[in-house]
Amino acid sequence: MPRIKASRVKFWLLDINFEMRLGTPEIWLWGICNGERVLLLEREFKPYFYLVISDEPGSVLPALRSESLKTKEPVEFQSVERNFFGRPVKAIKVICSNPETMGNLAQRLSKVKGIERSLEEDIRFSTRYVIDTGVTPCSWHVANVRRADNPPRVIADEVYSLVGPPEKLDEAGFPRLRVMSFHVVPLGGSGGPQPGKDPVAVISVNNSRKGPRQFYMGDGDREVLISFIEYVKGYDPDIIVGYGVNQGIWQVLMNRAKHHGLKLAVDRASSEPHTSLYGHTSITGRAGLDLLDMAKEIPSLDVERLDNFARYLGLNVKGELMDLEETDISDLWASGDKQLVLKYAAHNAQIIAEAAESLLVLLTQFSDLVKLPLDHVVAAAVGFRVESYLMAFAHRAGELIPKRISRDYAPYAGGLVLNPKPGMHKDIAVIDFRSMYPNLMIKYNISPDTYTEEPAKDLNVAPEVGYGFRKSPDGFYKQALKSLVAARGDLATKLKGLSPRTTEYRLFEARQRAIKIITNAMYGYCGWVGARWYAKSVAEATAAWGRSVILRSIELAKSAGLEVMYGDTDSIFLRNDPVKVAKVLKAVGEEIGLEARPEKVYKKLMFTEAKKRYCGLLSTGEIDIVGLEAIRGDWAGVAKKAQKKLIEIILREEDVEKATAFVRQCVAQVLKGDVPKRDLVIWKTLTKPAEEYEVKAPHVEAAKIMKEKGWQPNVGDKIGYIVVKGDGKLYQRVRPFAFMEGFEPDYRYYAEKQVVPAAARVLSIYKVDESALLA
DNA sequence: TATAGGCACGTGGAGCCCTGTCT
DNA sequence: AGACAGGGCTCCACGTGCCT
Repeated sequence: MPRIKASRVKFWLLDINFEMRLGTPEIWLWGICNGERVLLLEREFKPYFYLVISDEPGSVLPALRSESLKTKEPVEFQSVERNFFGRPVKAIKVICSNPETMGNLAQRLSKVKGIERSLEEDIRFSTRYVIDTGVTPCSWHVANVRRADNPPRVIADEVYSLVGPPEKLDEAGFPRLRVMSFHVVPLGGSGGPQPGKDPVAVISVNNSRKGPRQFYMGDGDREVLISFIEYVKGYDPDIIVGYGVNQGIWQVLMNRAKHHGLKLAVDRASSEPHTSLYGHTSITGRAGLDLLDMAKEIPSLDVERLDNFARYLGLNVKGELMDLEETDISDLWASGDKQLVLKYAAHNAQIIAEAAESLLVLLTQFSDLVKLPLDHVVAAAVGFRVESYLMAFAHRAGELIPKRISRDYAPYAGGLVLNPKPGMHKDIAVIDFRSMYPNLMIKYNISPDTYTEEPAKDLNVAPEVGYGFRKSPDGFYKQALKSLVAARGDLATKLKGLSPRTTEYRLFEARQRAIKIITNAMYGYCGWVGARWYAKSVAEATAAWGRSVILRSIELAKSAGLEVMYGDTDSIFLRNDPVKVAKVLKAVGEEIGLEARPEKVYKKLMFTEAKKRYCGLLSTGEIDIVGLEAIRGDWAGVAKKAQKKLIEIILREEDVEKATAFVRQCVAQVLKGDVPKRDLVIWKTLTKPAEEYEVKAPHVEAAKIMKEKGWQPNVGDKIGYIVVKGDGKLYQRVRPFAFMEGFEPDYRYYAEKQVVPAAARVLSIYKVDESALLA
């Protein structure tokens, strides 16, 4: 018998996974402890699920026991009391031994007479562990451990066995992490990357300590892969970060490795990267991140190219390198300009490393808040982050977690939008309700578990729709929202006492941002048919209360003597009479009980006939453009730039003639063809596979051409195309912008269908129409 | 492995009417 | 005179990206 020596360690949790090992499900906690990389093993934790019973436990247990005997698995039953959607229920907690067969067991046992339903068998085992123990990714813990007896073969400085669950510490910050970025240049011959068919020309890596390295092809790519694998082993990064790597690059590397009889052993458990939740590639023991997932969340990015993303983050981007198109890279390599390709790849890897650096604080705070491992929190969409938060919250509140089920889409009425008063206005104030929906949900206790169809006293009854919600006790959503709001309030207090330059300030600031995002997503989450806690009545009632709030605010503004020029969901636009506006704000606060704030003031504001489209000159001197073509990603640069400049002239100089002349000059220039090619590119997202479209559309046809050329446009990719001269419908006259050889842009189209309509949208309020601009 | 609904607007395509031409 | 092809027009569905 080995001597058992217990000790106490403090560690920061990087990754968590589960393995069946030696016949037992084992939770693996990958931690960082005094600069060492450690693995902590938990073998005592057992998977379980619930059976909600309609009878007394005694009457169902014998049948459950005899049914469970048919399986070889040892099963333990515990009678427990829980809540389900706020209603107290009796349940049997079924503790089993194998997470992989638990689903089948749950299905069998749920058929036993007296069982209403099974619950929580669909919670992943590692998630179960996080929920039950409070152990939290990207957070510090202390644990009692001893050296593991039969440690698995892994890359770690130490492997421990846990003695009891770790205890989470209330401590901010994170250890010094080893971050490695990489960029891969796969060769595609004449076409694009057929995953793994063609060799990998270059792999560039970068890290904060060792600096850049490059591995590139000589005769073949075998050495490239071997060097890459060796490099990863040598540096042993905690985080491996790429850009767009979940969309095929990992697959390319795997296929190339297989081709050469190699194992792409880049994780800490000498296995290979594998596809995991949320369509991301998981690397055991490390956090494998794809920053494209983050870029896709940023609405102001028209096209989620790395260079755009990097510029958004304020990084120093070398334009001459980043302007290279992916489609040209393999040609460049083939044609001999290898130095340029190497520089390009190196710069990409460097930019990715810098981007990771600047995002890491926010990402760790998100991970800590919603209790998803770092790699999952990056890959998961907003709805799943909210849900993860709620699942952990539910456990603490004794609420059973509903199953994920598929439901039919069920639309409901949302926010109220007023017709704007078209024309130019001076001195307009916008007041809006901060976080209106979450605050309404708190105020009226709107929650799936407080909703009742029975007539009762003490109900909040929603306007228009008439749904009733119990005033007490606090509903599940209200509890969750209040706890988020309170946490954010605490952080605000802490932030006041800190200098913005400190590490702590950056951490707390990121954390409050994460909390704000989750708080504001809660309403959308509850109306999402895929949500575990979906409740249409909740979403519908919240929106209805929102409409009544805005309508009442308009009345209050009118009775204060202020005309309402426009309004959208939670905002109203008024003449900026400070005394009267203050009066409105006060009345709104007192009568409605929600905080409204003056959001911004326009010196000049121009509405078109349309809702959600206007532009103005702010009191700060900035131009604000809302909804118009100039800020839309699916209009050509020529049109966007012309409209932007035109708006500047109108707002700053109020010179309609000058503006008109400017547009005419733009039109003439376009017709002459005196415009850079990139300003002719129109970008549109491919939202489904090209074959599934019901109508012929330009960007879909462009995607098909790319496919013919060997490139694989993915669903979600932005397709850039140029309209070219020729006959027929528009969709017959488009080319992907990278494949323009032999085609000439249709400048007439750009003048008539892009620049002129965009300009006329603004100028039409001055009675300048399209024909006047084309003349 | 989709947070919500409201809205504008370009494009394609179906359907209708009109008109000119052929039988 | 009637049949019919084809052009022009209207209207609507589809599709996308924006706003809050």
